[in-house]
Amino acid sequence: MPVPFNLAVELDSVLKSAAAAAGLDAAGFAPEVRVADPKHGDFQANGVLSYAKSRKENPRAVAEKLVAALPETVRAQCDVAIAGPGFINFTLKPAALLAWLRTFSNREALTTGAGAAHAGQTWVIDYSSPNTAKQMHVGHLRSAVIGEAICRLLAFTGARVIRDNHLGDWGTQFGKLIYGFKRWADPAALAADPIAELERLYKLGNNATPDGSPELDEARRELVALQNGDPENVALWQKFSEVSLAAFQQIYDRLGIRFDHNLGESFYNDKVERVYRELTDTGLAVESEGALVVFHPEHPRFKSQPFLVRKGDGASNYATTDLATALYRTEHFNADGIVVVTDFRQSDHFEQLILTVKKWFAAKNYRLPEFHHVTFGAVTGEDGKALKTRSGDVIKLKDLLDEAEERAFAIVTEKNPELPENERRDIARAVGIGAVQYADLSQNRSSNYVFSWDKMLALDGNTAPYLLYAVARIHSIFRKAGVNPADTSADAQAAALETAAEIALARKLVKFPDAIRLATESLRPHFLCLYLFELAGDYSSFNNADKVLVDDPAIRARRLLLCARTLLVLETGLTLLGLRTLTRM
RNA sequence: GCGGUGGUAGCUCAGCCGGAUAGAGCAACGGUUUUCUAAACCGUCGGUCGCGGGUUCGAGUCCCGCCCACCGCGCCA
Repeated sequence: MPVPFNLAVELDSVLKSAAAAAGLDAAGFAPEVRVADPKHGDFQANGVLSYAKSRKENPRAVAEKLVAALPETVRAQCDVAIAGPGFINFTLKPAALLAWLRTFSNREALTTGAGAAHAGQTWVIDYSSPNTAKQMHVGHLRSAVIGEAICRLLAFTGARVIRDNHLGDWGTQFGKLIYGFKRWADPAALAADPIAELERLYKLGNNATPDGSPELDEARRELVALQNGDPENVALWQKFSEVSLAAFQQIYDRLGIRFDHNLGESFYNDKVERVYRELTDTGLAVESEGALVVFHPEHPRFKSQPFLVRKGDGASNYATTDLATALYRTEHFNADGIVVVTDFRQSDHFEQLILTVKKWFAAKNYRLPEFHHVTFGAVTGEDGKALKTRSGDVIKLKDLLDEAEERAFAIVTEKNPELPENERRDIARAVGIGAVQYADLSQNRSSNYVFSWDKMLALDGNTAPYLLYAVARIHSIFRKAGVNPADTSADAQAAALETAAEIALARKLVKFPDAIRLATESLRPHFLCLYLFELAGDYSSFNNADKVLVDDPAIRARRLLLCARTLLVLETGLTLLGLRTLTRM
């Protein structure tokens, strides 16, 4: 019998069969297998409690019947015990742990095992999505980091992932920018740092066009000219987009991000008429105070708080383009799932959007993809307020990443002064950027998080340096042994796991699939972070308790096997989070 | 006013459909290295899970009320 990837899922289905064999009402029985507290076992089934309760039976008696009906193959692999009011605990035997570790021996095997979850599905992920002609700042960090991790998790679990950067590249601000550009553009500054110059020109344009002024009318005429296809303004707008994307890509390169599409708001310009028409035809949208709006009468708030899909002046807004975008992703990409990653302040908007899409698609008989708004809290300084520079300015993302690398470089230089500078620079890039990414990902994304250089760069605790250090130490052992960690040819010599630290590590390793499942189902990468942190802790304990490179070939082989799999899982997991791992630090 | 998110150890946070004696890290205190990276490991101390009710075999988790913080709520995105 092949070794299953996710043992919890396997036990769940085994218990369902056992329920039928034991004469239980199998259709009404959910085993509820989950990862157990290690002191009780590896996995625990709690389902008999609610089953027995609803049928007024004795839960322990039900559990005993169920356990008696378990196939011999399960008993061969696990110790099974009934505990407390009727929990069923499964503790894997060392031989079963070893069998799993031998089976899932490389990235391909893990990918194949995990790939069943979203096999054959297409998911469109909308993240980062900055405004063109503006620099990315600290507020753009979380969407990019969380979005990329979600992309990688979905791809790992079998989905075809389409990364779409939904740029803010349209709207009234371009009239003011063109107005400023035509008057004050500095060619030298434009060549040196185009985005900074565009930002300066926008500010000049904005300041020069106060409400009610003839200058504002002029800026509006520039916008109308752009929208009507005036060649000069269109060329300028295209230039703004090009230099913006080039600048964004410099940030994305450092974060390991590469988009498949940059379909910004402008792309949907010619697609909004259909939205108006279909929402009106289906009766979903109505005129209100001169605008076209959608109410949701069944909703406590949106029955009176409108979703405004066309402004009173006839222009579209972001609700319109977001509706057009949802349709395009469904029809053109054939999406099974759509994920939009933005901060929590847009929750109302996306709740209204999703409600509207559901009704609209149902009325038109369009296939409805899963639609998730992945929200995240604010990044704050240690005072709990929005993160700013000392002078109170917005922190540019480029400066933040630079500082991360500089701080990491100082630490590497202090710890390992003998390494050549270019290697210390390379380590500092991986550790510094990784620290920023990991700090963002390791916390439940719903809450705000406090940005602290000292905490994210610490070598203790749930941090990127701690995990990267564990990886580097394992590589160090293989260097000393003169063995390639990917080489599995000596695995057969591995004796059964024996010491407490070996077994604890192996028991943690086999739970990787559950961490992937949790993180992916909930679109919350922190579940994977927590798992990797615990795994690194178990590895460090093992590393401290048991010497790997001992003379006894059987012991050496099994410990090298454990090291190799720990390395595999840590590197796979960190890669899924978007981090780059190191062989030395 | 309506709604969203949060409130768990001194600090920063986990706690997956309700499950066993609520867990980590930091800080504090005490240990461990002739050793594969001590950037490590082990231990001790630390809790009225915001407050009050309720549901039940069982509540940090679900329901009701209240308090506090942040955020959103008609033509910005």
